[in-house]
Amino acid sequence: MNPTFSPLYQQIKALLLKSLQEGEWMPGEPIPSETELAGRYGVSQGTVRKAIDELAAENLVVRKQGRGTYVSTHNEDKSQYRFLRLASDTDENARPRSEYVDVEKVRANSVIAKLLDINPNDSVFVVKRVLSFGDQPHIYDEIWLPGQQCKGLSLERLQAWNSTLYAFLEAEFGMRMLRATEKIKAVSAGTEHSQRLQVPEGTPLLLVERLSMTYSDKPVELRRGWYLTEGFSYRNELY
Amino acid sequence: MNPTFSPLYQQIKALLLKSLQEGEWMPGEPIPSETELAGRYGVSQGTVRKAIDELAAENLVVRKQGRGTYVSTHNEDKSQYRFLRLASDTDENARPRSEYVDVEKVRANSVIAKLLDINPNDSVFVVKRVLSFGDQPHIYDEIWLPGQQCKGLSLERLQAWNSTLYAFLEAEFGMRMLRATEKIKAVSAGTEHSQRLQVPEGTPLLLVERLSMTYSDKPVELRRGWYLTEGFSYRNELY
DNA sequence: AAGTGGTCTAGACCACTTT
DNA sequence: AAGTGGTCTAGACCACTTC
Repeated sequence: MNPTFSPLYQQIKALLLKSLQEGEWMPGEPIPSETELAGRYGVSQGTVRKAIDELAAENLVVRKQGRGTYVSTHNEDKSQYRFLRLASDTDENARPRSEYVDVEKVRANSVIAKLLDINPNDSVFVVKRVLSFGDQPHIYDEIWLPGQQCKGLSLERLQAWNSTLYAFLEAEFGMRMLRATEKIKAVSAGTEHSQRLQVPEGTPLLLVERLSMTYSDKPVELRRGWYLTEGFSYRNELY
Repeated sequence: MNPTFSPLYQQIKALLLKSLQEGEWMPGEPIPSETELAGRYGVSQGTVRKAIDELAAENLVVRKQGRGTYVSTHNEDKSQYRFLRLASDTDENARPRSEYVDVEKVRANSVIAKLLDINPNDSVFVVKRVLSFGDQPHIYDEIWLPGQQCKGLSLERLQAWNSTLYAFLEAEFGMRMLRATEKIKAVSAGTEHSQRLQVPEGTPLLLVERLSMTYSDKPVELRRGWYLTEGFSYRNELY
């Protein structure tokens, strides 16, 4: 059979992705109704539906019965900490408070550059922050962001922001984190991390390396987080 | 609206789940075709399809175009290490070798009993084993299994088995692990774990507590795994 | 050739939200 | 009342596997 064969609904999905990527519909906004899209693309409503089903399964859009289908955003209560897997062993719903410590603009070293798929020596921002539950710091994050896409990022702007970092990046720079991969290791707290998390040196910590991607799986954020797991744990679901 | 309302396809899904649970179709076997099921339940083929779609999304069944829909099994290459998230940083596809160390029948303490949803003092098997990649042990597991469901489990039988533990439990005792939750912490290797994993005491390890569930989210296995993450990492995907 | 799942359509009706 | 997504149907045809 034709080697370039692709089901109609996959082609529609690709067209929808293109429109999303190009910003035809912005995060938080509704996309056109299924019937309208069916008309636009000259296919049946059911085919559009199947395309949107997949986008919804990937969390790129959110369906709301009776209202419409909306472009996902990190700027909503429900998706506020969508990627945060550390939770209290006693209070599942506890939410952390963020304290930004430092923002620097530096040249990417070869490791960072390779992971972010940019050129070595390209400028990158390094953001350092601490997430606390109650009074206890539990996460120290170092976050690398491509300089190109975050012009004008500063400590002051982050400190003035009162929602999540991803909401900030989405609102200020149009960066949309759609999915991420994490690699987790166990490490001992060194001098710096023990201070950041206010624990003794040698305390076992999770080291969580996250690479976040936007459309077409393009990496746009690298993050290393040191997690203190006393009374807390990293949650995962297996299917 | 009727508070007990449930879409037809959800009702069909529930009926299919019931048949799966009751063993009408066994792991590895095909379930009846969509048209046959549609006839049996007196609904359209499309409605059966949507029910099966959900079962497939939850990995309870596997669709094979042109062949049929099969009950999932842990006894197949593709799903062999379905729940194992530790992977080498250099060779993603490396598979571990399992060495069973000990099998004991004991009384469940209150913690274990509560997690497994059984009565304290009910008998449980404790299985201890080491998973190695190459010559290096990387995982030491302690596994609790309800005694009721594993009558006749022994070290010898496990050592004689040459596939995964879940495949064994499925084949020998009809235990089907459908999904699991994991809670991960960072810990320091104590005397026992340092010996099991052949690393110095104090080496940072991941402690992975897994609770595996069968139909109706009934817990059937509790597992604590100590993971050595030198050259390896626990992988996760966020959406 | 026959049987399976996979795609696509068109139309009907339901449930929910907004006006 | 009108518009949206959600369900259900019936029928056609396609792609893949087995016989």
